[in-house]
Amino acid sequence: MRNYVKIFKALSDSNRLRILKMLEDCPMCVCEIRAVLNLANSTVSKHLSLLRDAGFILDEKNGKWVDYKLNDKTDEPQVRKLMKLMTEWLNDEARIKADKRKLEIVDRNKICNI
Amino acid sequence: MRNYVKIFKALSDSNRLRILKMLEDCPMCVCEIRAVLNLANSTVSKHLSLLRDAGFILDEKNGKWVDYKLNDKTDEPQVRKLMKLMTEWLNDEARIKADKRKLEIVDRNKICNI
DNA sequence: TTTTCATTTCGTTATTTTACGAAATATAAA
DNA sequence: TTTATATTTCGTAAAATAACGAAATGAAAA
Repeated sequence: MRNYVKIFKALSDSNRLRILKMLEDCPMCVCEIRAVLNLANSTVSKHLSLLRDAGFILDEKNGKWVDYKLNDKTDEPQVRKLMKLMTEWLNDEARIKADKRKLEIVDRNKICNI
Repeated sequence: MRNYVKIFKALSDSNRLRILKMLEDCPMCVCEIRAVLNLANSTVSKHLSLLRDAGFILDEKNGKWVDYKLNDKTDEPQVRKLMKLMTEWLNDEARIKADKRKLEIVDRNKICNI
């Protein structure tokens, strides 16, 4: 039961939904997400750890950066089902489309040194 | 986007999940739910209005009582998909099974006058 | 090694959520 | 109509959540 609540809580915040939808396109580091969402690094980091604890994403060290990506191969059936639904949902939302456009321009080498 | 957040928020509380799982078995009034969950009537009422505003349940006046029931025929695809998943989920949880057993004993004519 | 910089953790504040009891509302029963 | 009772609304208190900046951490570059 607690796990279900954790999973649904992870999805019940608009910034976390925006993060998940962006990660459908490509892995991202904290500062790239920060640049799109206009939040503090520490806030983004907190959102990411919530999504990771719920099972939706994985992190992977890549040199200076930590890349976050969707946990596509999770063996938690609830998370897998919900992730599949999420790929079909929110695609027509103006906010989500704008995020994905902005994401294409963001270059971690230019925006990270803040 | 706001609607998605509302829908997931509705599902991200253990008492509301317990209510939804009980309503899979039969419609219930506030005081029956109150008797199973051991919450104040006003608290149950608030949970129910959240679930209703998110689209998961409907209310129907029946004499003295207001019966709440699942909104099975909703035309909101997200709600319908999630409700379908919920019928498959949580069925083995001890808490949920205990609620359903307790629910069978509860008689609104005996417990409501509080 | 020292410096740089991406990320996380910590402490704090503001907001939201959950819970309660009391009062208000509405309907059935007397 | 009056009384009884099921439900909702209101006001409030406690707990959880989301946000920030500053400090700590850790790995790459100099």
